[in-house]
Amino acid sequence: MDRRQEILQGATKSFSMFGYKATTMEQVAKLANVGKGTIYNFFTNKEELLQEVVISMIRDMKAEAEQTLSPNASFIENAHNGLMKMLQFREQHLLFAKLIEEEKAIQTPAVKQMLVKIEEEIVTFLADRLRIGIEKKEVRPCNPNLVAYLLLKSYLAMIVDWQLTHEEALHEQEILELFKETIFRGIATAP
Amino acid sequence: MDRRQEILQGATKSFSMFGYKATTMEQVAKLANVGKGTIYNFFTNKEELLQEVVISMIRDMKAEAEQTLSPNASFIENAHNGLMKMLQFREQHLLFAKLIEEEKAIQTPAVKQMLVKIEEEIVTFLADRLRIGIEKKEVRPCNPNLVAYLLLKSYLAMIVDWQLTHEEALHEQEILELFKETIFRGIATAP
DNA sequence: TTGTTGACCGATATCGTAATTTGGTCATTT
DNA sequence: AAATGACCAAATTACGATATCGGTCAACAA
Repeated sequence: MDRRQEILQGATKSFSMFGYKATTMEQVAKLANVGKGTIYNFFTNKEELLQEVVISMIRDMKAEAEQTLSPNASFIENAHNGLMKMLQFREQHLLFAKLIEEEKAIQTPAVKQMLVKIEEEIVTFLADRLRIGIEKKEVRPCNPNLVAYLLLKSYLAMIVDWQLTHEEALHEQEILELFKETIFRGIATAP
Repeated sequence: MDRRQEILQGATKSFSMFGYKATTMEQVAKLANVGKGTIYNFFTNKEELLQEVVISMIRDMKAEAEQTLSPNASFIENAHNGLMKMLQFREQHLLFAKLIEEEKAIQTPAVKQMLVKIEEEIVTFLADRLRIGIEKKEVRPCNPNLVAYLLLKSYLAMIVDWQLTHEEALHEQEILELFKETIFRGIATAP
């Protein structure tokens, strides 16, 4: 069995459940069924371990998103499906959500750095898709980076922030509908 | 002279300068030139005193926003101007800024509650404007509360969050353009 | 009688310190 | 050559003594 992979899985689990600060290296070692020292054969320290976990999560997310995108489908359809996919795998974002929560409560530099990295990666991904859409004349000309940023922040607002001030979370359908009726319609070329 | 008003003014000054937690009732009493006991003849406790101060601030904010609204201007222009005014209030109004700062550093329940209330007020204000727009057929039928929430969060993202990860702030023109090209076009009825 | 006040009280916050935990190392084991 | 857990310094927490603060109320003033 791949020890490095075991450690990454254990770390992901612990970071998702307890956050960065409350995760101890011993905890990770236990979850990965290895000795604590073994972790340091693969990762230089706790901070780098978080980095690797985050990089791995980003890779998964991108693969997942990429899978739902079809070159034939229209931009709106792809946007719809991509968003839907992201919404359906909300629990997978547990790590992301936990890091955001931790960043709000206590400012951990390592965590803040990771959140910035995740944000950059997602914005870049979205901006690339937007550029393709613009080339295909499916999306109106616009500043792809700005719009990508707007999309990400809006998405997070509805998924994360909403729950903080409202009793129950929004349903997938509601969020999807909202985006279709606002941003998606706004940036799509008229049919 | 109106003792209640004196107390409110002293409280506003102290909350603005030191925040909620670091404000002592004795401090307020001194600033208002009354004995500490007198405060409790008008306000049941410190928390309610903050509430009253915030309510008074919200009234000012609404008045200011209302002032920028023109019956002649389009919905989009009014929405943008009104929202901008409210958000600029954050920096202009010392109390507002201080509460946000305090909430970020230490989670004081009373402060969090007040910030939620302010958010609610803004969303309600926007939702009302949206309903009027829908009646006037300037805005497509939609869920006004959801769209209002989306608008507020989006504006906050571009004005506040953007600066945290980017060198320089966005210009007001850029923000206006972005929203015109996205959400506003999405919710506006076709011309 | 009505409104004001500051000394007073219990609860909470602050601070210094002892005790514990944790990230990271490394001699020993496998 | 890789894995491990006892070990250490550094950081965190637990805790108790001390100080501060929100809120009360008997005394006082108008």
